[in-house]
Amino acid sequence: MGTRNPFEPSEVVSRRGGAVKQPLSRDAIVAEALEQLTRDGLESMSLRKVAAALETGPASLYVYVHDLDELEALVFDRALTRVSLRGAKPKDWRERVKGLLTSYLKVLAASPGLAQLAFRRAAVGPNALRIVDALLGEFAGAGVDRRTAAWAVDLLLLYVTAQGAEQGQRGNDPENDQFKPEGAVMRAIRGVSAQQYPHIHAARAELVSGPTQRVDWALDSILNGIAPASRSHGKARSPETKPARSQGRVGQ
Amino acid sequence: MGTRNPFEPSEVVSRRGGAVKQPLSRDAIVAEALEQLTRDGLESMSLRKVAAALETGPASLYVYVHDLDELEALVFDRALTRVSLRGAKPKDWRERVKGLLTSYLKVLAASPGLAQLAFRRAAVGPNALRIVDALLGEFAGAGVDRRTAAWAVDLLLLYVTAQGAEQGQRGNDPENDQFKPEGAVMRAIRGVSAQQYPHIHAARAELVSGPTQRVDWALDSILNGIAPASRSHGKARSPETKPARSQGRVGQ
DNA sequence: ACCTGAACACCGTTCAAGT
DNA sequence: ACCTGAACACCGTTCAAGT
Repeated sequence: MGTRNPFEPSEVVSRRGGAVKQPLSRDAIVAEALEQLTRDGLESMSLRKVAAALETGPASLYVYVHDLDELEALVFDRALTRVSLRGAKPKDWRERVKGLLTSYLKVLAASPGLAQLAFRRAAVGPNALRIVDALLGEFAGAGVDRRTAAWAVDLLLLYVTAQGAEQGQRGNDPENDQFKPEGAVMRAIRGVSAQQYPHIHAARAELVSGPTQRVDWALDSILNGIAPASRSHGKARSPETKPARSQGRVGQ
Repeated sequence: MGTRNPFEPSEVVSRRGGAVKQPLSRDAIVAEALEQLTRDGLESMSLRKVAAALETGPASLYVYVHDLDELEALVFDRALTRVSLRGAKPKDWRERVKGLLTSYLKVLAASPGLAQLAFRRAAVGPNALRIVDALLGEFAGAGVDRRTAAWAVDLLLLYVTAQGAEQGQRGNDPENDQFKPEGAVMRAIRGVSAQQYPHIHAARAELVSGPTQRVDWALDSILNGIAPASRSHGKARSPETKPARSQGRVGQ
């Protein structure tokens, strides 16, 4: 076996003309798997259930998909189709970056466990690449040097994906309405003793407050740390004195 | 397996050398599970193997551990024991924060799949809380306001955990500073077409370079964006809710 | 040559029977 | 009352038999 690109479109689509039922295909398999993931969570997605839903035996899927790993990668990338790369385009490039990342986060949070796939086997499909490319383009357009841009995109995507993994934990079950995603964390933090963890105790309210604002704040902070101040054309900001750089290493 | 001779001494030499069999306990179970995780990865850790290693049936573990979920949470927190909370203490609080986070990252990267446990069920054990408390303490000592500190700790931990999840994948050698040549990510990025993904193509070298420097840069950037280094020693400015430059909402 | 039912080697969890 | 072997309901993957 040489190196195989799982994202290469497969030519195998239909067998036999008449379609009484959906013909088995890679696309149908991935679509069904994503639907199961979105509906019931990562743990409820399985090759066997996909096969059953498509009315075949589990062995049949291996013609179209090499592995569960490969299926997961394909599912992840297919979900990224929902990320809007070209939505409203604000003037400020920072806002465009934030808009893209926010859309990405929304997609991750919508399907419980989806973000975890990003941390399993390397899932770098065409849609992920499109997102990375778009982000790099924004930084390049803003005049950020290549290495800073590359590392910034890495940082931003890792943070948002992690946030998505935390937000996309199970909790979509109508039966389990009481066990909200943040439930356990919140309870643990609220119940912390002032003696053992004085700083957590003091900040317990802030630690569990507004996830949405928090992400917004985080993205602003990161962007601010990476490319401080700005000569974003259009709005001239009052010039701060040369923004404090961290010590040397940052480069260029 | 065969029948057990009741007259045979129940002490058994462990596979790893001279140790005597420990009586079944929650601690022994968690220790064995963590050992399996560290040795063979997340997927190779199982309740049944833990039971086998401890020479019981799988049902016996349920006396000490409610669930696989609970075991995973316990394993994660036990691993955090290895994070050095009191090591060398640099003068600069930023360096102390970075030191702590770097130690955390090293622990995550050492056990493949360990970081993924952080994104499963909420794992907020005593050791995790100790780390959070220490970080909050550093920010408090630096004069950063409580909410900023709380959100900053959240941001930093999520980023580092995500990085740990990526580094703790199979095929990534923590000793090696470069991603392995045969790594899927690297192959995907290296092989990207200039027409489809121009910015990735242009930055392909930077995208796969030096993970260690990258983390260092990321932590500096985040800290810089959160609490810009003060020119005059002693006073750290804390940002407002939103850094000044963000204007307006992102359309969708 | 293609497809797939059945088999294989695992899982986590439960339960009734044995001590 | 405690413990646990065996059973149950699932997995992913392989393979030989059937078409």
